[in-house]
Amino acid sequence: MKATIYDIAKKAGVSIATVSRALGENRDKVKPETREKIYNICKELDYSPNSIAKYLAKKTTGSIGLVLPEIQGDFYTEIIKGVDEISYSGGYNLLVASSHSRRNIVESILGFMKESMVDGVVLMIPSMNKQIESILSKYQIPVVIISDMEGFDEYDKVSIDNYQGAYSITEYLIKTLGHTKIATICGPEENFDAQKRKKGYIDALKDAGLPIEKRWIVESDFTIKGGEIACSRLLSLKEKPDVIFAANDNMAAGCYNTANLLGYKIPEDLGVVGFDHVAFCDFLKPKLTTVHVQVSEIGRVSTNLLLERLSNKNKEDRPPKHLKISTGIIIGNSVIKKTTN
Amino acid sequence: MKATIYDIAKKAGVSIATVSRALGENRDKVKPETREKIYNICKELDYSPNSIAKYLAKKTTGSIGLVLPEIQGDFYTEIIKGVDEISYSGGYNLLVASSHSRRNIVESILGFMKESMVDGVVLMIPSMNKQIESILSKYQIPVVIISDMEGFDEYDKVSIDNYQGAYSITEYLIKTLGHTKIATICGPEENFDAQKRKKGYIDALKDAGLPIEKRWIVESDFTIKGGEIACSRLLSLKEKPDVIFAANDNMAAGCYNTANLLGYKIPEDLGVVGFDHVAFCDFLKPKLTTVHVQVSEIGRVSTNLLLERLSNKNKEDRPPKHLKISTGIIIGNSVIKKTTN
DNA sequence: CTGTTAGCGCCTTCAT
DNA sequence: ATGAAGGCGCTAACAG
Repeated sequence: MKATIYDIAKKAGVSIATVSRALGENRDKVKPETREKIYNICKELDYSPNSIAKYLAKKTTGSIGLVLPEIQGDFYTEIIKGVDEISYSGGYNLLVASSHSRRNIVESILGFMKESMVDGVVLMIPSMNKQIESILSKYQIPVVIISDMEGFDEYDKVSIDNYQGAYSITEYLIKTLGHTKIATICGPEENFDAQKRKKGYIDALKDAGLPIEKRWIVESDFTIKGGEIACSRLLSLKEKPDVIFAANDNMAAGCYNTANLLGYKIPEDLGVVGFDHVAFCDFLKPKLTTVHVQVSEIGRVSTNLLLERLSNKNKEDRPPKHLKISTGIIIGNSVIKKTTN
Repeated sequence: MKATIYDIAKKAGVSIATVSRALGENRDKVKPETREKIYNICKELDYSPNSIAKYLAKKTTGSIGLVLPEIQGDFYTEIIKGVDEISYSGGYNLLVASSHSRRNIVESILGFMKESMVDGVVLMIPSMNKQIESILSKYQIPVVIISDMEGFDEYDKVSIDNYQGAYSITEYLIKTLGHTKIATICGPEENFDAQKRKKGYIDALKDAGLPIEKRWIVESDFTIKGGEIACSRLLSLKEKPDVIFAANDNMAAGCYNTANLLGYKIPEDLGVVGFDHVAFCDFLKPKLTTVHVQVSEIGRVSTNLLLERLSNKNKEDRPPKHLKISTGIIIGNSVIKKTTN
């Protein structure tokens, strides 16, 4: 059986209150000698306080929850990693729950909230969900949202700067490479990242004085297959684009496949750029030009915000922060400079 | 303030014991009417039991811990996913701790164990660590080990069948494709997976009556860079191999890079096969022939074993199980049939 | 079928 | 500087 505070107290000839003090915040209110004695006995008995009991008494759990829409691909690994690192340094344990066939995002949140499992949660919301808002307002624990959505402004929010990333790479195609015939394959309409990326694309064209061709904006689903289909759609247009901006790398890879299949050479016959800079980009031939995202930074930043809130719990709250993680462009060989024909 | 069991009891005009019963294992020992009444009040007050308190009273936490050596790449995502799915279906929360710059594997384990945070742990051990054994034996909670190591036989162990995978793909190179000059790039010596893969390679050669060339066995570190260096080493030999079996896909990708750089064409001048079947394999040109591993299955299987143990806690223990997840070969275009010269 | 009561292990006033 | 005692919210005998 594991040693409890009583064992230590008895062996040290003091009361449990003293042991508790010697080990907690107010070490200094215990006479150095008895403190020392207690430490030694703790070591001897390999004692450490039972967190469950501690947290029951203190009304905090010492854990934070991370709610993910899914766990797939290294994007989520990076998020988890970032959150894990920071929560650890803050002395918190990390509980992870993701949606899958048997659990949706709402259940994940409720699981943490209702049962008081965590002191705060980092919540990733990829697309609209009405229930979430009412749930969050009902339970009063700190929440940081990872999402590029509008609304929820009373919460801390963190996301990559989808808009800026899309705008930049489109602008790069136009200004640096001289392209004018640029199509895009968007992500799912309800997905916030997809929305922002589309907007960045459109605004970059507008700002450059280029027309927005509806036929050159096709919606897809962020998968490779989806990219393949969308690409063949674009290539079958009478007026074909010279470059395709795929809203993520998966779909860009899909474009590679389709181009390959139909006999278009990248970058000569068709340029392709992506978004995310996932691991396989460097293995595509030719190397994909894409938008680089520091994913683990999202995890780190959001967790820092959460810990900030948690440590401030009683004091007056600071106003919510809304942060964007900036992006960069990775130049590959998947687009060439537009030749004046 | 959140409702407690007392609020429900008061409002229902019963004792807290009855409420507790109505909500717990022995629902049936409560009169249906009062049970119904209690349910309604719970809903009305949006009550759910505080897990922390519950677990203090029951001496179990309702959580399991997952200890990872690192979180990087989609290998770990798949593990987490598998564990998450199963632990959820078993009604357990999932705590994740991975090693990183500020925390090693031992600290991760101790974090869970000492503070009684979890009822059991899934522990991934990629390489030898002496401390682990003594720690595990000290704390008596169920542990399932994910590792292809020898020893620790008193614990449930799960791993992919590294040996079989390596043996099979080597045998495939020999018997199906007719190769005889096969080199290998191993992973780190202390890594268990690497050890088994090397052994599989060696035994397949032996069983086919082929000699083991020391020069054709080079150790590396499972990284792309490492694969590049090892490959150039092999290609600089006077007696060059025809095919390289890289012990993971990263290193296989490194071989692609080096081959490319030095002017060798894959598969004509050099064959390459890998291990793991990570996402980018399908994007390599030519497509990589590699060993497929069902990673999420590892997570699922090991968690199932853990839950099995947890549900049996008081009854007599079953003997430990040691399971291997079988592998398969993904045929790409990175090796050709040996032409009889 | 239901209520009473004693913990679970720790923290935290309130006294001393 | 230390001890005694009352919770935290819930479960689990033990009575009735």
